[in-house]
Amino acid sequence: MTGGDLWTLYRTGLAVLTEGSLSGAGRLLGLSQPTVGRQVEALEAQLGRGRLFTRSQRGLLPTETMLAMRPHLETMASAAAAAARAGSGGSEELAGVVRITASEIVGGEVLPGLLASLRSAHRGLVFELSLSNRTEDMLRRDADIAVRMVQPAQKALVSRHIGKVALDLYAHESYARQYGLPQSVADLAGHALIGFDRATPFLNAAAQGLALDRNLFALRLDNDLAALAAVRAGFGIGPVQRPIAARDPALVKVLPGAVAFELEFWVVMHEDLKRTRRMRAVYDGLVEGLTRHVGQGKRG
Amino acid sequence: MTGGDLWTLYRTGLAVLTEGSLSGAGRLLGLSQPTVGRQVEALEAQLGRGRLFTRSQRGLLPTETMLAMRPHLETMASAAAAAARAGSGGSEELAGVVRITASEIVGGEVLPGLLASLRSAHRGLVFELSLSNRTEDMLRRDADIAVRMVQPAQKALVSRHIGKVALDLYAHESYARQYGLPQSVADLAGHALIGFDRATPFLNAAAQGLALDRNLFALRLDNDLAALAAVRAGFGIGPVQRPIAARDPALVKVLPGAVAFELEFWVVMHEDLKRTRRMRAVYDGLVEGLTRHVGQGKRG
DNA sequence: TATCTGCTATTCATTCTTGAATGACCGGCG
DNA sequence: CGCCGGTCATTCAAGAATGAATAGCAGATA
Repeated sequence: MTGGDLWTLYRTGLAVLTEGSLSGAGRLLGLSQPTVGRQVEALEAQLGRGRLFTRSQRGLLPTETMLAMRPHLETMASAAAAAARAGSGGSEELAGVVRITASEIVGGEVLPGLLASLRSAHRGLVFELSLSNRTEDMLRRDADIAVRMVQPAQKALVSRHIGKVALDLYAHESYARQYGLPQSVADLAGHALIGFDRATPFLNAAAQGLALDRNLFALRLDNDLAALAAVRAGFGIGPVQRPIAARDPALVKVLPGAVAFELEFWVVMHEDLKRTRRMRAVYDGLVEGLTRHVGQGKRG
Repeated sequence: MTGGDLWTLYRTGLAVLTEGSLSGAGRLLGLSQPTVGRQVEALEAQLGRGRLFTRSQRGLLPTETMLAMRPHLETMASAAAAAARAGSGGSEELAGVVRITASEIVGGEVLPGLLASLRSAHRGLVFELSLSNRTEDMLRRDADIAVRMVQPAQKALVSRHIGKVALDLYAHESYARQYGLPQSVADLAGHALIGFDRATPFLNAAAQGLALDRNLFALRLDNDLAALAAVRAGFGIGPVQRPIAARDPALVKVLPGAVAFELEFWVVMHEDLKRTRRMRAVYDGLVEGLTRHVGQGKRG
């Protein structure tokens, strides 16, 4: 009978829940299948509410009780990962892992340069990037620092408003040569528009300034970086952040001034991390670098 | 060398941090002191950043790195406790532990009656009460349900606005007989006022309606229930929530209408718990009972 | 100064957990 | 139909973590 160490049992319970089988959880945790099985039994015994999983030959299906525990166990896992990052580097030295979440565009186009210079200044820094357009839960510590498009509501977070970045429609000059450029918003209907498959901050912002029908787009992507690549490749016309477009002289602005939407930029960090030197350094570096980046859009 | 189960090591690390010694942590966890010592060593080895504690003959002092990990480990602990509560009762049955946080006054004067009727309806319910005036962190799952005086800002929480409760000054009739009652706000200076030692929601609210000097009070308490008891015992004049005063005919209102401040009532629960039946039942029960309670103040 | 209490570090026998191997079961596929 | 890949359950030997006991140290107390 496995003893009273509930935290271990929670960890394997969560692994079984996410993997769906004892064997899978074992592979994930580096344990054997019998061990995982015993620990699940032990967890069930500890809680005393009967089975947490319904066993089948094709895996384990969670019971209602287990599902009720799930969010808490996920919180534990996030906190454990955060603790590992916090402990991986001394808080004195400027070394260790920093996990950053940002949108795909920012992570692919803006951050690499910034992080490179941060790392050249502080060799011990190691970065993890989590790129997605949904805003991850900073309070659950899925990331240490976030670059956001919306102001954070929670007050356990320290945040810095960087500024606004304008989005304009751009096309590659090769496209412009071949097809010409629209002269009015109505002209857009005859062109190859590149848009987004599902709701994104871009689309939300765009919908305010312009009545954009999803069916208008000749290419719909759920990947912002690929969409940007499509614009650069001359496929068609799509929205690009002005500072990013400014770096590529082959990109020409389409209908300048006719469509204008803006994105806010925020850098967000959990209050607890303020005193950890490397977190602070990265935070400050991001604030400075993004401020510079946003500024480049002004004259672009 | 203790193996790779980090979660266990985190748990004992946190215990050592809070207890300040290996022996103390051992007592807390039900482990022996050598075991705790070995696990701390193992944790230090895993993180690879040198010692997490500076050993001394009088205990272990956390190092900066350990302090950086602390908030994450506490989050883990809170989540573990929440998971235990979630798993302690099936989510189907109306049984299991529900942890509620509220102010001292609400917990001492209002909740007992409400919880009693809830429990008579559902025998399997077990309640934990955490009474304090600081608002605990619901996002860290220190409690399942909170009765609050302020609107929650986080959107991961479901909340229900109950209404306002008026605070008035009251005195026991025995006090009134002996000393008489003030006829004006200026008269208050000559009376025995019961107030609060440190800033509380009451004092904050009071400070807005009336210029109250802390030095005016003849009895300062950091315990709201004791303050209420002092009013009931005839020590002097103090603020009492109207619905609570209404239940005791021996309490007489002082300077009716002259001083009037109000408290908001909110019931708050984490989004994740919405579908757990017993949480939902307690939440609904609290909403209903508190609404009734607040209503009693209206005609009081 | 001597004593007492609390702490950490170390040792060693014990206990407990673990993993490899095996058997059994189910579903998909040739 | 029979085989294969996947799963869980069970057994048993090996290994690892554990606890009791001991020694040593520092500070408080008389």
